[in-house]
Amino acid sequence: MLLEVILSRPNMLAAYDRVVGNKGAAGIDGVEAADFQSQLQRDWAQVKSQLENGSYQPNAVKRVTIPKPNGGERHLGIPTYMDRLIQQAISQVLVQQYEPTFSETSYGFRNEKNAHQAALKAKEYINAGYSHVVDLDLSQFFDRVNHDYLMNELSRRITDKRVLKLIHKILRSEIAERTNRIPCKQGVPQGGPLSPLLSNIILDKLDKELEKRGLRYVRYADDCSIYVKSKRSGERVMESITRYIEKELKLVVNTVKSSVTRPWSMKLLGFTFYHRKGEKGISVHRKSIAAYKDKVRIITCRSKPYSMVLRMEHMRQLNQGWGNYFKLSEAKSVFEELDMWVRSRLRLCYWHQWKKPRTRITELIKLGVSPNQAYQWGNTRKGKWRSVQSPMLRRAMSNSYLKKEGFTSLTDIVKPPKTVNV
DNA sequence: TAGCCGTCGAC
RNA sequence: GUUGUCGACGGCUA
Repeated sequence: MLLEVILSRPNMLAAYDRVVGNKGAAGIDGVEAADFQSQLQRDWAQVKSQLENGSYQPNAVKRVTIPKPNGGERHLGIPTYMDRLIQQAISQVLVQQYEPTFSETSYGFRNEKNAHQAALKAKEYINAGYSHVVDLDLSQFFDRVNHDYLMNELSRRITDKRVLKLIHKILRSEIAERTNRIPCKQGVPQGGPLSPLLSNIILDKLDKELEKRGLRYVRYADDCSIYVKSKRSGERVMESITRYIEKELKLVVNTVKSSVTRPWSMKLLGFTFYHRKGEKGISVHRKSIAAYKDKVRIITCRSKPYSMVLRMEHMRQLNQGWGNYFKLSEAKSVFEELDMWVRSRLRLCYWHQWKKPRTRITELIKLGVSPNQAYQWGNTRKGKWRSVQSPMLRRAMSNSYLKKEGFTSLTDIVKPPKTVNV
């Protein structure tokens, strides 16, 4: 019954569009987005019948290790395109069933909810006098999910045994490292389309427990903070909730990174809170500001052969992403100071290049700008950066020019660009 | 209003 | 060697 809904044509088509549209890397079988359609045409009839009679076995997931910003490592499990399609199809159906029953103050991976709202909710609690925070950190949450617990939880709401068995097989699918294959005893694959939903299904139990105890909290994926009125009650809550998580949910609380603190010394989704001279408000955490500054430094690095046009395009990209982020900040002085800093760096950059306008003009012409306009843009001394935002120029830049320079997006220049070691 | 594409952020 | 979900913004087309 439920399986038929999952395998219905409109659902599968929607899942296909999503999976291909993501243009993600290939799984263990090496099938890319471009090859996937032909693979599907060849194998889908067989895979579908295997799914229907319960004999389908998911492929192993590809293990990729990426560094975390704070120094640690993060393991990704990349399923094949076929498995991503199946997981996406399951996810689309299960979301409809589960989403309405999730808690109001859970914000991660939820439709029509974002980090913005979570931070505002936290602020609301703090202004209501709940000015001590229990900051819970679950260590390697995705990797430590207990399969038995999760399956048991799923079987309460999903009656179709075939779907349950399929999900169980997806959870247990092997992890392929360079040479060997390891069976998966616990955890959900970080990188599977179904994983975010599964994480919310597990931690929804935590939400319901916190609500039962009448506590104020905000949760974003595995990042959970509880708001209380005193340090004493905070420590009591920390104690009992840690016990609950470890005994009932079979997860591990990172006791080193979890703590009972004040709002102004915590980092919540890139934000923080301040309380100075009776003024309470929300601000951007210094680590986020530092990250922003690092990116600006790279964009405005004068020693790099990096054209002013491209610098401005990257600044625009960066700001459109961070604009919203900073918009919530009520600490105006911090924002203005940062703005001044960026402007001064850009001005320095521009002056450096301004010495040779001719090269700038030819550069613009090479990008496909008409000579008239290139002369106009290239010769202006200041204040003309905004005029570079024409559709034609942007198209020229995002395709040929950026590829020729060796980077395709901002994230590529932040990371060291293509080191070839032999 | 719908669709397509691109970029950024949180986890 | 970089996946996934969600959100936001920008562009284009009818």
